[in-house]
Amino acid sequence: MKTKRLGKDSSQVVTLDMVAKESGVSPSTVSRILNGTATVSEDKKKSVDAAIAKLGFVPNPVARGLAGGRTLSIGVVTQALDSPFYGAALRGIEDELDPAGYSPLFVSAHWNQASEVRCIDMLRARRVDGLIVLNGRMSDQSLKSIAKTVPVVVTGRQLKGPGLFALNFDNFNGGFQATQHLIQLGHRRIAFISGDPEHPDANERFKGYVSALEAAHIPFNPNLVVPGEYHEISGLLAVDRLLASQQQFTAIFAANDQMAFGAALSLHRHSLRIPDDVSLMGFDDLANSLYCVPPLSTIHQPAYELGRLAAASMLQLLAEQKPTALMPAPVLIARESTRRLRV
Amino acid sequence: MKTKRLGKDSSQVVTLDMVAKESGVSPSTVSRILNGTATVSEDKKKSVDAAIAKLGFVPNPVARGLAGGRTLSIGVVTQALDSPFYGAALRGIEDELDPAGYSPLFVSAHWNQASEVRCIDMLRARRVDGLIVLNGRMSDQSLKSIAKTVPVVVTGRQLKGPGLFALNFDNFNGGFQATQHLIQLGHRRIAFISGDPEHPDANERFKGYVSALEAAHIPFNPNLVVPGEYHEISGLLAVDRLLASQQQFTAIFAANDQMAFGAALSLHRHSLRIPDDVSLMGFDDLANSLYCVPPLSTIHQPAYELGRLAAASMLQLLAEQKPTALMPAPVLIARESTRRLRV
DNA sequence: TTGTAGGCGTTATCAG
DNA sequence: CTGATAACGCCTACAA
Repeated sequence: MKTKRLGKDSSQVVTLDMVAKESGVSPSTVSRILNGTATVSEDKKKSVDAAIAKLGFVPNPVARGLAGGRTLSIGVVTQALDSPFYGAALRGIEDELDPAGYSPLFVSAHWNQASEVRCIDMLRARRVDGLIVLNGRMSDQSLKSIAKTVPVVVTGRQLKGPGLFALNFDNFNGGFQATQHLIQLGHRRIAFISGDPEHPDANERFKGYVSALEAAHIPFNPNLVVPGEYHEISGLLAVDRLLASQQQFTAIFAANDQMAFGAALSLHRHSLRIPDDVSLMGFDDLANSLYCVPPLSTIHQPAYELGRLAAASMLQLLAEQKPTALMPAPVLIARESTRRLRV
Repeated sequence: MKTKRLGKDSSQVVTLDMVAKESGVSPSTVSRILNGTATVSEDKKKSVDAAIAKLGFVPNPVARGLAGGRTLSIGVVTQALDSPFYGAALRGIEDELDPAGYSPLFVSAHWNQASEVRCIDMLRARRVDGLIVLNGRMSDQSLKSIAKTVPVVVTGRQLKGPGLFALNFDNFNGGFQATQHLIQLGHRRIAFISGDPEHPDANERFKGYVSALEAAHIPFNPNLVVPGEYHEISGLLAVDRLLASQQQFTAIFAANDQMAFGAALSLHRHSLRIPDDVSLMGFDDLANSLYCVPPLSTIHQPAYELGRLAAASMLQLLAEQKPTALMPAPVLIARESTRRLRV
């Protein structure tokens, strides 16, 4: 018996079988041509191509996924879709994946480990061919175990293993350079707004700060370190607190640009001018750091590049090649929020 | 013959069939329980639930998509993944879709009609259950035709039809309010940085500007209108040009916040203070407009809400209900970049 | 080189 | 209320 089961619409969905009929070959041959799985005689190939064009056939990825086990989709775990930093990375991933025929599946984990696990489960249930985890919270262990099933590219940590590749930015060096820049401008009382201690990169940046002070024989003053949480408001509050504490300082290094923005506003509210009264240094080089008033000096972190590299590495992993990508080194961007200390 | 075809890994993928065996019922019954397709006796349901829990079974969305025609995924066409404005909308979409079990599939069309068509084709090939198009460039006609096949929610235009729902923000009113605000502060020479004329909303904002001037009996001066393209740099360039033109003005209304940022930098470079020398008004209320120096007066456009409403409407469309969502009205946010004109 | 015949995991139809 | 059984559209091992 012939059970007719059309979709809700009677739109003409062209199937591989129809192409086969049209061109007078078997479905397998069509499939082989589509995937380059085997050599096919030139003339058959021609007629199949013609049929494909004529019918406007587009392979169904869903069916492909079921049959072949490849969905041509890559799961991307990000922490926040609308973060100014991750946004650029996502764009990089999309740009790199698209020409290869892969589609990214973005999900946000909201810096929450439990939610990250849920996201990954969901992505694996959807049978993604690979997983890119942007600055995840999971343990290295779980990541390694996941990599046994599906190729994984992670950022923000050092990690190696089969089917696993890590891309790490040198946050320590970035923190060092930022601090060194201020020191070279003559600053010695440099406040530091730390990032969320949950972020390993925040801690690295802090270490860079401490290390640069040491290298310049400037005693580390814990009272000049105020906690932040990577958001604008925390930067603002941090400076408020710093000012209230009566600690003397001539420069501030915020562990990321967003906090630097908040810091700038707090300084403004207290009638302190940047950079005349206080030099301000950020970290990340967000798109709009260029358009602050005054434009923010910062450490350039190549978010877009990071995305492209992560995706490219994933493609290599998928092709059973060893990824070789290397993160660009941190680059100091001296703009107008920092200046030589007036004596 | 038994063709053994495991995936690349031998990971224990639990299938619906296995659940059926484990609980001693037919696969159909398991399916029915999973989908609530039909009433199932209480005891069978119990044992199936137990089996599901025991085996840790998770239905395979790919197979579901093939068999049932529903992929539980919604295609979302955005113009730029990393736009500060769209980012919030995407988050809203994700937040709304997630509890319903749907996953968004984000693609960027880069404000390009051809690329938008490609994106939509790709999404339909992937058999998304619905399509959300954020400020698309396609013709109303094509959109309507697509809506015959798959439910569509669009933003940024007025449009109705079967399986089609539109969500539109009152840009005209926003432009009117912004201008009116400046007028009420005593400004009469108000420059306008227009947006990309390709964006219909940009034109609406401009009309609002003109209309507010008219309402206040202020003659419209075309020399005070400078073209922009919605990006920071174009705002900066626009003010440069304005200043060079020697036109007198005491306030600037930029058609979006990003251009206002650029404008602010240009003013700063020309040693003009905001709001003491020039009042500056934006449009959108981006997340970081609050952290400009000084904080930017602007028109609040509820991007996150927009995303939620679009997704909620899609869910309604999917449930064969008529969406009823209404966009919130524009709200003026007076911060510190605008002030009363000194006489 | 090509065709045939399952099979991927689920849902839907139909007959009990 | 339940269970066979046939799709869904494609891929692939096997046979020719």
